[in-house]
Amino acid sequence: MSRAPTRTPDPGWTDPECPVARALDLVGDRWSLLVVRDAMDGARSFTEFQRRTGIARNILSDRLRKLTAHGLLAQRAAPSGRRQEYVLTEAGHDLFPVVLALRQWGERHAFAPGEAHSTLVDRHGAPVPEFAPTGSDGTPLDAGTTRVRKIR
Amino acid sequence: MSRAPTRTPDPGWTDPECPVARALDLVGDRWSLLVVRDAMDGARSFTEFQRRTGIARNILSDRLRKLTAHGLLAQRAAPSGRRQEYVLTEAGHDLFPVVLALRQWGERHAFAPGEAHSTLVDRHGAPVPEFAPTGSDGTPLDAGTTRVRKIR
DNA sequence: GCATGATGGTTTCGATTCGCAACTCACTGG
DNA sequence: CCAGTGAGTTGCGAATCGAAACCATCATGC
Repeated sequence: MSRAPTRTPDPGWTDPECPVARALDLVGDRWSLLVVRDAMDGARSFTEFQRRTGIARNILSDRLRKLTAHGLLAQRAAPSGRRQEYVLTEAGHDLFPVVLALRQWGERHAFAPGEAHSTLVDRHGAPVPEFAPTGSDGTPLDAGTTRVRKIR
Repeated sequence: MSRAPTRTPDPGWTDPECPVARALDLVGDRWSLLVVRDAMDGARSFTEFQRRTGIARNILSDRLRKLTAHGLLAQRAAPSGRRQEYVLTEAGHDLFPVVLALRQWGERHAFAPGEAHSTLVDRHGAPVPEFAPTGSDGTPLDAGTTRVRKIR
């Protein structure tokens, strides 16, 4: 069975022409991005996801099923054993910028000054630098310097 | 009063030491980020948010209250008139990278090839370039080249 | 000065979703 | 053969959501 790309996965998007809204229809709940976060950090099995997130088992079951159905996770046989495991697809892996942006926003705005939190480091242990959008000329972009162009 | 430096929005975070989880506790639902998106695109009034998102009025009322309580939106008197309006605070404004990352992910993975969608352009009308994280040495970063360092 | 219509919500209430706990099923090590 | 673990499913009460109705405050038309 060929994996058809995306053939209207749901009967109706919240806002069909906005990519932000479509993305949120797929991962815009309390748990999906935490599952993706843990998958990026090495979680593979149902129990491991459950242990890391603390999510209720029936909800985890539902989220794993939905993320799989939407093509963010794939189920495959574990290499060293007969059990199944969940791995990120390319689309799931590609959520890295979203998770990183959320992480850095959280570090800046959801912790009291000096309050301890986990951080993201590169393979040498150095902190990941600030992740900020820039225009083609290198100037920083924000909501004031951009606008949404609606479809024609 | 007793407004301590810590906001303490809820009795307990989902995962207190993870900035991703704290960020999702604040904006990780289907609607909050769409409200922020529209605020970034110029929405100011209750009715305007309602018209753009299509959210139920009671839920919008709740989200505006929570976003305000968490310091992402502020209410102030409209300049031309005596009605109130909602504007992004610095923390809300600072969600721009999150919304942009979601937008670009949505464009790549939630639309069929060739399917029309709105896009983000700069003040000259040029499309915003790809927003991808890089390490301090300029190499691209992803989940494979980074890891979470837990707090000591 | 009173009907009419926005604006900015709140209330009501049925439907949906959540989350805890208990249960099942498959397999596995002793 | 039995205990234990992984991977879910089921049942059920509690919390949340959403559509529609309702309410209060202004502003305008007349």
